[in-house]
Amino acid sequence: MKNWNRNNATSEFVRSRRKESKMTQFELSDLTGVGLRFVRDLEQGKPNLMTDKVNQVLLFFGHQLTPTPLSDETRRSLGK
Amino acid sequence: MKNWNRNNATSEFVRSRRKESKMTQFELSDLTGVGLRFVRDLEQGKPNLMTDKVNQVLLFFGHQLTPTPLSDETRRSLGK
DNA sequence: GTCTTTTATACCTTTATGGGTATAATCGAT
DNA sequence: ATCGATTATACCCATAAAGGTATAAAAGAC
Repeated sequence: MKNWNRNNATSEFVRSRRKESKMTQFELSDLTGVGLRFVRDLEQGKPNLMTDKVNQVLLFFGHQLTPTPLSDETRRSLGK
Repeated sequence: MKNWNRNNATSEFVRSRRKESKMTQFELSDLTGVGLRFVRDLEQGKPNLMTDKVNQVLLFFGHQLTPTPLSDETRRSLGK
């Protein structure tokens, strides 16, 4: 059904930060201005997301998307 | 006309890496499998891009998009 | 300077994201 | 165990991204 990957850097980051802040998905969507559906998709690891929407959420936690070297972990999971 | 920002982390990263590799935009699009138009938009700093397409290009350079703390530089340009 | 290559901008079409809503499923507190 | 809140999945629609093509501008070689 859904072959999304919840265990990617961005999904895990948002989920953990949100929980640390004791917020619900709804509250996060409300505070960041993105749709609730987007927060869900983001945390569930939907592959195709718009960078500015992701950044809209990350900004709330003082972060943003930037290019970083592949971790050995990631490289392994990609078979590179 | 275009109020895009060429001077963002991702655009600059791709542009510099591509030039270091002495590749044309066409070659990069060809090797990464994304459209030539996308490489252009990416390097020109189009605000809304799909994360998987960006990653498709970054992967070629051994990188990927991940959440990183806002730099003072970025924070200043955002007025945060 | 000219000519060629590369890059930038503009228009059009197809496709899929984001958003909304509704419904299940899961988790928590009691 | 029940009941409420939170999270997950499924549907539809409007909008915009990605791609293609064509043209203009810029950069390089000569």
